Amino acid sequence: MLKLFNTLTGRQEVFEPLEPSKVRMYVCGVTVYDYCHIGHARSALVFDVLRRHLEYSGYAVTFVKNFTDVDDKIIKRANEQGISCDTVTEKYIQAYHEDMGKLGIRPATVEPKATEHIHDIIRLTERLVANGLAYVVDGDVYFEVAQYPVYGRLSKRRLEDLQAGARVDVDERKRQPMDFALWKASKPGEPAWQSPWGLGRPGWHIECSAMSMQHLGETFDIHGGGMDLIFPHHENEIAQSCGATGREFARYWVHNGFVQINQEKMSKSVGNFFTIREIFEKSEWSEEVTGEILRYFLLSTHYHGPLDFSDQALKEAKNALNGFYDLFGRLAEPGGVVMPDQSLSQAVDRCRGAFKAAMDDDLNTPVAIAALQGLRSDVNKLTKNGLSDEGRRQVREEFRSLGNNLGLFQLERWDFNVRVEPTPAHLTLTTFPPTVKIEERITDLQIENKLAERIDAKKRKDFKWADAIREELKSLGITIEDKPDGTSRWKR
RNA sequence: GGCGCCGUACCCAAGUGGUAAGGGAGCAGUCUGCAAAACUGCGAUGCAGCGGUUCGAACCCGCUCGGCGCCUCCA
Repeated sequence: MLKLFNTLTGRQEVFEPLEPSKVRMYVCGVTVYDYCHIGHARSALVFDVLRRHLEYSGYAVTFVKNFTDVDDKIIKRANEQGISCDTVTEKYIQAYHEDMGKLGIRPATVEPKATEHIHDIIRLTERLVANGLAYVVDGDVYFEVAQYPVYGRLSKRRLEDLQAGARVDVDERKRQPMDFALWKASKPGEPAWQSPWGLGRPGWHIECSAMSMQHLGETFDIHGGGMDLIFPHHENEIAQSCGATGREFARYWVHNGFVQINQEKMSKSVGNFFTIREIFEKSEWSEEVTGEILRYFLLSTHYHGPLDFSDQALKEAKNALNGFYDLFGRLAEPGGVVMPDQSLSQAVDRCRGAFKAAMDDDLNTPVAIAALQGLRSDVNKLTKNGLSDEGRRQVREEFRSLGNNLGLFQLERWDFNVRVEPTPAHLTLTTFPPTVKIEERITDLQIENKLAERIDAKKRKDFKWADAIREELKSLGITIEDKPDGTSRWKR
């Protein structure tokens, strides 16, 4: 039984979809005028995980996430670079898919673009005009907030309070400062579509109302986005949608907290933001590993709270993951013990129960991760007595299956721990005199050969030689672990 | 001015009335030729501070201090 914190009611509620075993959710995507930063990644990830958990819980999920591809910032960017808006939006939509793909974020069921829904937007705007909730001025159409009595329900703001502190530019043509544009008459050179009010383009808020209703129906289950969208964006969506249909819009409103740098919100004006691709480029780890580190980091805090981003935090995430992949490596080795692993299946059951309970508790990923750590610890203890091959396989499968809810633990052990640019490998092949230097990364075969040589040395009790080999490999980023049976394992 | 969030050990982080999960780092020990990994042990009589309610509070109430967000585009 999933409970979610609903911003609309200000408390946690049991989630019950409109239709049994079906969930329809809409999440505000991004405006495609620049590369995504780590904050966008968090939001995308939170809802990716929510979707995965719903699916794991047996729901068929229709997940819609939009691209805002008509907007002032896009026009500005296009003008600056002397290219078309389409060129700008196509570039950043592709970049979005690349970046989020690296983070293991699955594409939504439908990813509509505002420009593909102009017709729906116009129709919705017409309905609002017809209902007396919107008015037309010089080719612009505005939503009249004063005509919508429950405005402020989501953000818990009263109209008077808003006006008292309003910093909105006073537009003489608006009846009230808080009225917002549904349709804007376009200036020359701007993208424009024919409408009943002349040539123009949609306002920002109306597109999400139009697209969500088009793909999910007038009333649907979950609407998500970053906390900063609560006001005015989501407040306006509710006003537009309910105002047009007279029916309930989204039933559960879920908002994620910010990624911060030194306790401050990341923002372009402060200049304290990191793009996703920048993080991947700077990472010393391979793309897949970096993606997993980022996911682990982003999910190590509850989605509702703030999250401080730093190099150290990333390192800690890597360290924590090491423990898991070390275990997976050991699980992959043959066990040889044939006995019922009763305590093992008990540990697995315990973890599964705790994991599910944590995820059901408003997507409490830190506690869910703690459950996985608990299993890790249990299994480590049990492997001391030896586990059957079947038991090992089952445990690895369980980690993979539960981890899939978070997008973790899908890599093979050998893919983990791979560094992006290993220190230039000057491997000295001492077995074949004269000395041969190899300028590239050491291969698995070379490592295996070195390992064989070292085991040989150990058998001869030539520990000096054995240590020298270990040191040599270590300098190449290879760590050796000796097993009790005299053989060794290694990792990069 | 209005609305709201946060302050838990060296670090990260759960916990919203019943006596402080988990991880990382550190230290000590077991194992090991030595390491590494794993395991075991150690670490907040206390949850920003002060008062109050209660048999009982990190959790509820009040005040104070400190940090942040939104009210304009923003994940």
